[in-house]
Amino acid sequence: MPELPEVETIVRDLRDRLVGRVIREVVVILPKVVASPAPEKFASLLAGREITGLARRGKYILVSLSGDRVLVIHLRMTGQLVYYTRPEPFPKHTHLLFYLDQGVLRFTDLRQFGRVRLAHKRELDDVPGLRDLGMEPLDAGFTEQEFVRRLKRSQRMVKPLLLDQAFLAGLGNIYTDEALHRSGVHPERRAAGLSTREARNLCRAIREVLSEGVALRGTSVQHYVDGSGQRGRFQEILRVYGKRGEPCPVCGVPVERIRCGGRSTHFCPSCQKRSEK
DNA sequence: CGATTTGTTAGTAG
DNA sequence: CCTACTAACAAATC
Repeated sequence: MPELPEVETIVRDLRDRLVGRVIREVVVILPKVVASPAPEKFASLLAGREITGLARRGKYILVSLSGDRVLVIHLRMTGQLVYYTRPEPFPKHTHLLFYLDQGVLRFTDLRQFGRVRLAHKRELDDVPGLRDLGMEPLDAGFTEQEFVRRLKRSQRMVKPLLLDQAFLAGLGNIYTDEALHRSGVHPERRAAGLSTREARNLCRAIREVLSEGVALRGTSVQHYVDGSGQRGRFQEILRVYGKRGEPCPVCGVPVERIRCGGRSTHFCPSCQKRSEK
């Protein structure tokens, strides 16, 4: 489940290996993972282009190419993007192969939810999903003030709000549960009902878990691997995600799991009260 | 063998 | 049109 730290790790890994490489040939094995243009056109438009840069926006991977084109990749739940220096036999669920002048970039996705699209650089802001993304929590321009202001404007429950990519870009189920626990906020609290102090704590906790996530190269609970196929280490310091029944590392009370906004949600009933402390 | 898992979007209700 | 919420998608794993 690649969230911001996982995507950031992949982008940094691949940047070192891919910038300056030239795409020789693209093989589309599962056409539906190519959102646009049509798979044949997608492949022919890519051949011969040089990779000039890699960037992240929310959970999107942006691969800049010569000729002002950009490859927009979203891994969704189980997508993987891994670079190999030599053409190894590719595993199950491999849907795209980018043969480069040196090495191969392989896109695999067990659940087939991930999507890849080739766009013009200037029409990037019109790409659905990318267009409506909210603030980048790790950007310098992201201020506590603005976060608190926007939080208090919403009547929604805080957890579904944090998962809304139009509100804040990059959080998923794991880091949201961890940030709420660290800031002592119950996931079902109404965003507007948080005190300023709680909202500020939440803001700091979000930045904290995301930075630590990046530092530990992501969370490998199930499928996530980085740009060279290695697992991350943030799962070693998870406090509540996937810990139902285990003692909260802060107070020892068993972690509970509920359904919130249709998502499984882990929290400590003692550290995260339903009403303001 | 049915329940569970998740990111996003399309759809509904108000 | 805006806000809040939910179903649907896919496929392996338990």
